Amino acid sequence: MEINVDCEIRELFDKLSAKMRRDYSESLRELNLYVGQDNLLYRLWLGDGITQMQLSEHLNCEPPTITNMVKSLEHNGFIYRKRDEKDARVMRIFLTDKGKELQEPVDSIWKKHQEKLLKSISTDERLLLRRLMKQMESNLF
Amino acid sequence: MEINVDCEIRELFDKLSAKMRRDYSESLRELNLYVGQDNLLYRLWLGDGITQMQLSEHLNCEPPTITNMVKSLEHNGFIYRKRDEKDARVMRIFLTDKGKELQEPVDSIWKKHQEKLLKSISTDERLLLRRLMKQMESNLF
DNA sequence: GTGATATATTTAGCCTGCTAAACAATTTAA
DNA sequence: TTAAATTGTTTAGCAGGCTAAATATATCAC
Repeated sequence: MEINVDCEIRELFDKLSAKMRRDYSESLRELNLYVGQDNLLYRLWLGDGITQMQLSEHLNCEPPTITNMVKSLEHNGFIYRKRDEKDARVMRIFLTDKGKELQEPVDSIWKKHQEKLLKSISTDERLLLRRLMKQMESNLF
Repeated sequence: MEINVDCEIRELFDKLSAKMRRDYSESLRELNLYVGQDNLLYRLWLGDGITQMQLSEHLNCEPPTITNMVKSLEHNGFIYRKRDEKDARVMRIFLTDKGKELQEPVDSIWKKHQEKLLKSISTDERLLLRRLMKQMESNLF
């Protein structure tokens, strides 16, 4: 019986995360963004001019993924790249005006999505949920 | 303060699901499988000979995604496709012996991953977690 | 039976992701 | 100072995932 509960949890988690991704992705399309790109932009809104290596660490993904994302975002005019003057290996990423303007609408979509997701879940439950997820995360080393 | 908790939950969820996927994916590579393919095979282990349309509904993804996955799995010799005799539009998917043999090792990896993830989380907490995730899922319509 | 509509799959072209390997610039060490 | 090692980025090629449009077959209506 216990095993069944666990199975459902993993299944549920996968199902929920896929659904969340799709749902959020759909909203972002209104801004001509793909899911994940908002994350990269978010880092830049905290302060741009950081390197691709730093982005790769912050977003927790591999350098080639950053290369691709940056290429796409640059192509759509949200960011631009500038070679570092001191170290010619390094690319520094900056926001364009168009990229800066996205901060508010993305934030709004994010909050709306959040509200929708957590509707009718109490503060206590949210805190517990957070604790359990942190536990699970640390379980994966 | 409450808003902060919510933000962390969404962030945590994304982070955890990415980590889970990576972790599980890594284990599956030992079997020469990619994450997601186990899901398709799982459906076939329940009974093969179903159509791509049915797979698409069960896996909750679009038909072109199934086309690609099926192509890759066929190429690696885990499944084969057969055109339906009654309806020439339909492709029916069957397991090869090689595909059937994967059931046990995949199941074992899945269970191991499950245990690792839910370590030190009590039955009560698991039940609550399940309830909350079901709630969140239904919140997304 | 022919024409219009519906259904199942594929293709093309994007996206985030990955790994392995190439490439370029900088540091380190002999 | 020159060779070797390290660091940051890119390329190539693969995966799952998507949408829009093409294709092929079936069915339905006249």
